[in-house]
Amino acid sequence: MSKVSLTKISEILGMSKSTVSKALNNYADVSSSTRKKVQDLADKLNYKPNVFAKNLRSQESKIIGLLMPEIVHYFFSTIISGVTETAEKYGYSVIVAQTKDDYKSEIKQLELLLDKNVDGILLSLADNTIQFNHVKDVINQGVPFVLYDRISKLIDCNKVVIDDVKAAEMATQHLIDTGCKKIAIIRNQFKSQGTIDRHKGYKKALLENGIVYDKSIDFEVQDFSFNAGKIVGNKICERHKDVDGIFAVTDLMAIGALEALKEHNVAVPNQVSVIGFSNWFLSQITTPHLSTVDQPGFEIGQTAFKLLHQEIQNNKNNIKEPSKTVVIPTTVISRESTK
Amino acid sequence: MSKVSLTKISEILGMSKSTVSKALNNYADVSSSTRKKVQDLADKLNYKPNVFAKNLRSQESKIIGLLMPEIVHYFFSTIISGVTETAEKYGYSVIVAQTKDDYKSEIKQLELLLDKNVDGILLSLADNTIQFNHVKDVINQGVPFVLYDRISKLIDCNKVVIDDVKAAEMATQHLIDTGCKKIAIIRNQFKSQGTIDRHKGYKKALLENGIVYDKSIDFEVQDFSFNAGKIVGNKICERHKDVDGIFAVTDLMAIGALEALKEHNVAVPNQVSVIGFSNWFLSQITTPHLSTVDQPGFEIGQTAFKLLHQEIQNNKNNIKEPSKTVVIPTTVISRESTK
DNA sequence: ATTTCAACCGAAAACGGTTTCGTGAAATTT
DNA sequence: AAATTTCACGAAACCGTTTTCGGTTGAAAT
Repeated sequence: MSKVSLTKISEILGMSKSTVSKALNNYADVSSSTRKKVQDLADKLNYKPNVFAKNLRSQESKIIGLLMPEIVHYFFSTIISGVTETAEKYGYSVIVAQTKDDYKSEIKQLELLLDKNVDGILLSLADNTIQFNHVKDVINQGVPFVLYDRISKLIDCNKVVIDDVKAAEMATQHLIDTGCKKIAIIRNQFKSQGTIDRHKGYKKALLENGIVYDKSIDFEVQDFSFNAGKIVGNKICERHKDVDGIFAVTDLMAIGALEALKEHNVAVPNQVSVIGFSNWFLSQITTPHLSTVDQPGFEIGQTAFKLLHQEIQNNKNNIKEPSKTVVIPTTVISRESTK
Repeated sequence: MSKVSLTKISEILGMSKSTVSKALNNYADVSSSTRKKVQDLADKLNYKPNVFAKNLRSQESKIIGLLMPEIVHYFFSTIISGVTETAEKYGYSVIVAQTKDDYKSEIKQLELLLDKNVDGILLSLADNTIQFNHVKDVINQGVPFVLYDRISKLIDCNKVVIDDVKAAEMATQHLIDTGCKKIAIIRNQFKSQGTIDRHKGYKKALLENGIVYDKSIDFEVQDFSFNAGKIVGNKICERHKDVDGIFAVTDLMAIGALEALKEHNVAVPNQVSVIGFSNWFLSQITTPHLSTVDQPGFEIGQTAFKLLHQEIQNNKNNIKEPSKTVVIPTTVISRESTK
């Protein structure tokens, strides 16, 4: 059961391990006859090169780290899927970890990934991360690094994002196009760039259509939860009967609002239209099915890995490229909650 | 920017690298004065031992592989969360990969994990895996290995499961307790052990309550999808009006059925009660909220890692323990879809 | 018969640690 | 004072590869 090593093969065949190594790695300076002998024996003994030794020699692990705020989350799990599938094609494996949306944990998880000597790191920032020395340190160490989705403009590195402003604008425009005149927004506090930009897009669409922004129906909640959306939904039913459209910056809050509307017997979309954001799986199976903005996690993950891989290659070849930001397009998905 | 190595420190301090290594690893045979000198310099230079070298020496990576049918899946993402969080406490990282429920892919992914020399593997079998030589090979190679959730009795190794028979029995019993007399089941084909056992539990509960099993309302579908559940729901509404309870072996199918009932204006739970299985996140936010059986993914992942870790320790100490199967308890969660 | 030049192979260093074992000096025991 | 033990350290092997740099052949060219 003991592993067969290069040295063992060389001893059996009575040649040096250099030759054996070269034979297996298709070097030119080994005769075809010895090459065959080596390869035959290697096959017979089911030889697998020891990856620890290779790693030590090459100083690379062919493993990358993928760090995210929350694993149990539809969008982020699609990210995992996109990253792992793409990484596999390039011969990389992916270590996954979560920060639980906590700044301190983010620091710790980055540290752990560095300790494993990963070849690169993909990060989506925790919600309460407002200082970035920990990630700047990583970047300055020369570790290939890409931010995705929850990024910061204060960090200079490659990034993959969606255009939140435009996406939110399209969502709001969709409500307007379907006849809404009084559109409420349900959003988080202005901490993450995503929320800020989606709010911007909302206001932009209103402005472009000559609808005045009404602060009293701009609802700020403490978290992205179902309940938060439901509470706002209730408020709208009770105190803002003129509202005929709701844009929630996450599907979950939209569904919470949907629930509140249902409980108040408000018809969707006839009396009030609702649109969410992200196209979570569950938006397909609510009643009514939720209109939303598709936020393509798989593609974001895929692109993030490709960017990281490019950076890894550049690093090897001592090429310095300026940072770039790739914007993944989003589309409005019109379902039953808007007409 | 060049990494500081043990050798470099030893050169600076004018001592051998053995001494430096021992000083840092708290060996007894090094004086406290030199220990301090070494540690101070190591701190100052921000020395981090090269993990590749350590791996090579120790022949372990402190990384495990976590393989599952599908990453974008509520239950399995909770597994990832449970495994990574627990692994971290023990100093391990987790490589995540998916088989897409495909036998061939399962073989390939196992191979990839072995190529990375992971210290152990957690696997949940693909749906169409009916031959197990590929996993037996892994086990015979001495790689610590634990099956979770989708297991097979034909493989001798540590396992973490729920008691599907009992859980399904409890779900069915819950329907009976709430007044159902004619209970349909929506299930997959008899391929996975999970489906087989849940069906057993269903029949067991019927038997124990003196309800005759009716084959005409035992609905076999091709996949676990929302649509499959909806199609069956439609059939029930159209051709089996006497049915007053539905047990679906997954939440998704239950929600599909719910949708069909709604479209036929059948009141839930007054006319028909519905219970699902797994307690996916979305079961909390359907209308009506879905009763279901909690399948605690986090705990399953946590336990699976602990079992694997035990096996890794045993391996190191040349201890052989007989395989054991840990059963994680499940509970019925009663919500609005049953009364 | 000597030089030239491929073609082929091997010695050895390198990657960066850990660990065994030996050794000299100092401290302790007879 | 001699024998023994303890203490502190270093040399070197080891983990299993890759890769550079010569060196040895034999054949072809001079």
